Amino acid sequence: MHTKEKIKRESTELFATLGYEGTSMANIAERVGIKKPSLYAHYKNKEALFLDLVMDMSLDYVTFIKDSLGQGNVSIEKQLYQAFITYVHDWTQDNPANQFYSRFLQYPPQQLAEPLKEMLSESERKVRALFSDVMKEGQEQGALTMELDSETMAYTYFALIEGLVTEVVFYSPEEISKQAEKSWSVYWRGIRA
Amino acid sequence: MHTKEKIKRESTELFATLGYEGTSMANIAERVGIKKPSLYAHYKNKEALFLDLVMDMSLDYVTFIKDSLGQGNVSIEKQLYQAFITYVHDWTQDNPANQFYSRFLQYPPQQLAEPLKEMLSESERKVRALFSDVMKEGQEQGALTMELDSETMAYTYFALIEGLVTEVVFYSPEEISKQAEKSWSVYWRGIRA
DNA sequence: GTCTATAAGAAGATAGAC
DNA sequence: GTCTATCTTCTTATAGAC
Repeated sequence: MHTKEKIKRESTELFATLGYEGTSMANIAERVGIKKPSLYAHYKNKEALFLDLVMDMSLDYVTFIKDSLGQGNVSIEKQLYQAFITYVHDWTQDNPANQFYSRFLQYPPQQLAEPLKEMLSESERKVRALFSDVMKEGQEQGALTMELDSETMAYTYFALIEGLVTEVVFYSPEEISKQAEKSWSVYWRGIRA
Repeated sequence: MHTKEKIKRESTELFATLGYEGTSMANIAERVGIKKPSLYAHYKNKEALFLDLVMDMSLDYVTFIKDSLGQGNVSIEKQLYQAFITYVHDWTQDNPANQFYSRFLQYPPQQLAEPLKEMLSESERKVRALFSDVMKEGQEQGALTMELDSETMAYTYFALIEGLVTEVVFYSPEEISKQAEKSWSVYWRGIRA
C-alpha cells in the first residue's frame, strides 16, 4: 500500500497549489509515477481521493494545535505566545498539508462544500474550545483582564493568527514571523490584566 | 457596450464562487444570455476577461478604503473604529466584487499569479501606507502608545481584519460583525496610549 | 495493481455566415 | 456583435488484458 501513500502525498501538494479543478488525475498520476487508470484501483474517483485527504487534514489539525499549546506548567503568557508563534510559523512555511487545509476550508469545490464543511467545522470547534479554556484559566489566575470575556479573547486570538498567515501573499514567512512577534505584543497588551 | 458590462458583472460572480478553473466560458455566456462564441467579440480569451476584472477590483479597493476611513475631523479612535467595522461588514456581505478580490489575492490561477500579484500589491501598499500615517498621527496626538511603532499597529490592524473576515467560513456576517466589535476592544486596548 | 486502449463529454477557441 | 458549426485538446472514467 505504499502507492496509496504516495498518491496522497503528491495529490495533497497538487491540490494545495493548483486547486481542485486545476489538478487533473493525469497530473497526479504523473507525479506518482503510474498511469492515470491505476489511480482508480486506489480510489473510486477524484472526489473520493479528495475527501480522503480532507479527513486526514482535520485529524492532523487538532493534533498539531494540541502539540503547539504544549504543557500547562508554564505561564499563560508563555503558553499563548508559544502557540501563537508556532502556529504562524508552521502555517506560513511551505507545508502542503497546511496549505491544503487553509485553501479548501475557505474555498471548497462547490459540489463538495457540504461534506467538507461538516468535517472541518468540528475540528475548529474543538480547537477553539481548547483555547477558550486557556483564557478562562488565565483570568482565574489573574493574568488576563476581566473586562473581556474568554471567548472574545480566544476568537480574536484566532482571527489575528489567521490574518497574519494570510499575509504570505505579500511577505515572506520570515517577515511574517518577525511581524507576528510585534502583533503579539499588541494582542498581549489588549488582553493582559 | 451594455453586453460587456453584463459579462463583467456575471463573470465576477461566477469566478468568485466557482474559482477560475471552475468557471467555464459556456457558463458565463449562459448567465449573460448570449452564446459562447459571442464572448470572444468582447475579450480575446478567458485570461483577458479575468485580468480585466482584476484591474477593476484593484482600483475599486483603494477607493473603498479611502471612503471607509472618512474625514479626519473625528478622533483617531473613532476613525479607526469606523473603518474597522465598515471593512469587516462590507467584506463579509455577499458582495461578489469583494469575494473575487479576496479569493484571487490569496489563490490566483497559477499561470496568472505574476501579473495579478503585481496589480494587487500596489493597491495594498497604498492602503497600508494610508493607515500607517493615521497611526503616526495618533501617536503625535498622544492617543496611541509610543511603545509600538506605527507600522506594527497598521499591520496588526489589517491582519486582524483579514482574520475576522476569514471567519465567514464558520459564522454568519451578523455574528462576525458582533465579534468585530469585541475584537476591536482587544485591539484598541493594545494600541491606545 | 498496473497497464493499453478507448469511450464520452466538456473545455477553450476559431471560421465564416448574417 | 451575434450566431451555427466545428476543431482540438483535455477531462474523468471504464473495459479488459496481464
